[in-house]
Amino acid sequence: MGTSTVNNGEQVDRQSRILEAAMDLLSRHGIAGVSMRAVAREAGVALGLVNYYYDDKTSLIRAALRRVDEHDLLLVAPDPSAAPDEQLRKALRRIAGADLLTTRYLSLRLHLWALAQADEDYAQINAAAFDRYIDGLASLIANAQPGLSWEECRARAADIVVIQNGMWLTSLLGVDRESIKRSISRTEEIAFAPPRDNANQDAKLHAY
Amino acid sequence: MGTSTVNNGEQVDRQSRILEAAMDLLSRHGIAGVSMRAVAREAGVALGLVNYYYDDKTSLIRAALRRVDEHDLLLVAPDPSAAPDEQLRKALRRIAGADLLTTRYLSLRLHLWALAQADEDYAQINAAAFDRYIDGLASLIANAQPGLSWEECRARAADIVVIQNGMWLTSLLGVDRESIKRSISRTEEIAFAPPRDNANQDAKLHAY
DNA sequence: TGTCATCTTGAACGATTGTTCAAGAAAAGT
DNA sequence: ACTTTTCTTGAACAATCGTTCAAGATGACA
Repeated sequence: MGTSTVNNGEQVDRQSRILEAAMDLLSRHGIAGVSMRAVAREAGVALGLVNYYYDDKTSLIRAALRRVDEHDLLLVAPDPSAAPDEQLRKALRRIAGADLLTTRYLSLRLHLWALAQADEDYAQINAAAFDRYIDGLASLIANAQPGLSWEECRARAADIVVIQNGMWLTSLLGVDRESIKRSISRTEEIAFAPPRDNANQDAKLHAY
Repeated sequence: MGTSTVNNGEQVDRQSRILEAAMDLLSRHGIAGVSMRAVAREAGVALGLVNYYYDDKTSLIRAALRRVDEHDLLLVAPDPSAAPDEQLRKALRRIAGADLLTTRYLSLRLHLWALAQADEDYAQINAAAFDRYIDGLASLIANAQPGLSWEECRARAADIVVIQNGMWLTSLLGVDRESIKRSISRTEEIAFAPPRDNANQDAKLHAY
């Protein structure tokens, strides 16, 4: 593994290997660990090549951010092969899937959020993806529960996202898996709750 | 504001002004914006003084981390002047307080989490504080609901923390305040729920 | 083969980083 | 008054950073 251009099947496409390396470093060591040289070393390419495919360091990070956002959107993508309520249930349970709850992914998400908080440019990309995610989730709810208004679907999606973000974040801190499972069913309760009386709109529920 | 040693009332204690400056920069520009020179400039002191009070950059960040953790613990501190269930309710509602939901605090928390994820040293401090927070919350629950076992209190505290972390995180992304209010009452429902039948221990609740 | 566009390399640049340190100012102790 | 400790400064150091660029390698097409 050194100078050859086509070694195994995945040796090609250095550009995506560079992006992968950047995401790897970001998830493991934070933004401080993502230097152009470290990315090049991790990807097994020369320093100049990183700047060849990505003009800036910021555009490299931007690409990583877009990649993760794209991945997140797939979680709430419609799946025509399943019934509406099954689509919704699957989407909600995917959050606790083994591929999602890996430290690599969660840590990557956390660092990207932190970057978005510090940089206006990243923040806009992030906010747009966040909106689309809520929209996707609200659509799944609308399909599964035709009796709900669109605003009610958006509101439920927002509530669910709060819990999902909490699960993602808290998983990194090492909360036990039982709590995650209970949180998952809590999102299902929100999603599948019957339409409520509109007169009693404030959030207080009196009985449990 | 220049060479004087005692200007206004808060001119003294340069050490804590340095720490404050570091936390300010961290919350606004992330870890990349926290250089020793930037901290010195923000605090209005010379560069060398930062290294005089804090040996390392890491020990400066560590001090900031401990400070925030300390602040978080106060949120679940017992308050002898109120009834147990009122203590619990107040603690749960404090999360949505105006001082907590500021961008400055939330962003600071987020960046510290990200740092803890990248650095083993910070991670331990963070994990310990997280444990103490859950313990404090579980104690409030135990006092308000004497019929619950300690494990049940810990479990409920863990579930509540998931939602609270979700609120903190999602607030930064700009979720609407109505969703926050609903999430708050969701934490209250968890905390004040009557003891459940122990035989049915898995998380599925059949009716809403 | 020769020509061209694309890909890849690593040296080099200036800027910024964390840290050290000699020197001095301020305060406290005698 | 003098001595000693504590606080404060900014210059200096080596290291690393992001970026640029001339040069070469590779592949496509004639």
